[in-house]
Amino acid sequence: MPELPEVECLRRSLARIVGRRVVRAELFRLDVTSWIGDANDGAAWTGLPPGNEIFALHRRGKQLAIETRGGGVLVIHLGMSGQTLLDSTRVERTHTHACWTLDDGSTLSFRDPRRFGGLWAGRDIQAVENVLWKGLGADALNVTATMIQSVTRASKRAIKSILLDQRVVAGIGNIYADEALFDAGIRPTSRRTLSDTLANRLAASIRSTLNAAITRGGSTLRDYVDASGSAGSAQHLHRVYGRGGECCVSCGGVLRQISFLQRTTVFCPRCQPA
DNA sequence: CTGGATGCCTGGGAGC
DNA sequence: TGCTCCCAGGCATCCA
Repeated sequence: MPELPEVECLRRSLARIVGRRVVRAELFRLDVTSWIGDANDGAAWTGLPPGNEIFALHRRGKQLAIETRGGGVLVIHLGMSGQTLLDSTRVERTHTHACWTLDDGSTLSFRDPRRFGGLWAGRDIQAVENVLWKGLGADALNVTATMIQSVTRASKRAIKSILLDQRVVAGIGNIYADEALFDAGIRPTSRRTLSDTLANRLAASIRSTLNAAITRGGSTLRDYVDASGSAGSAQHLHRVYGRGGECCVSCGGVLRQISFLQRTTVFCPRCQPA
């Protein structure tokens, strides 16, 4: 569920760890951890090597990278239910898979009940970009009409399938795909090549939908909270997601909910013509 | 090249 | 109240 806006809000809420030195790394579940490329030098997996100073927070699509000075980058993917918490006051220790203590006494922890997410350790940010993020498309905040239009021209894939493909554009999941397509007036199942007008409209819809969600702190449907444990309120902006059978905010017609691409898809039959 | 089906995983909600 | 069932979906993988 955490998509680009939620991960971006998480990134921003972690700003105060920049400049902090890692004191201790504790791992409770090794099976959520991986190495990037040849990063495994035989030492134990720590994600953030103790002794290193955190100096940058990067995001690409739905993935967050915490870079330390002198090498050692931790990449976090929240999957469906992941949380990255700073100084969590909640006693909730269940499903916490890793924890790092910083030199100001604060703790950074990663929880993920469903374990669809994970942690990756890389040598440096170049390794992350060249290996882990190599296949990812442009970040969805920077999507252009051309990027989408060229794919619709080259294939007959449904537009929603294209938007969900992280290799084309990184950061869009089921919620914002439906929201952006509604905003652009395009049916999710459409397989037509997008005209210049529609491609421009869709690119603008994606950017504005994501930015609006970021402004509201992301969408919290159940699990998402930022590093301080605060929920977002962007779910109140949703116009189609989770509203199947309800009235279209634009035309008043009934929103249709279908199963498409093994996902729940909601659209307005009138505002998003086939 | 496609999409469909499946599995991973847990918590929450519905239904009985 | 408590049980079972189903569903949510990001992503990898195999299959048609």
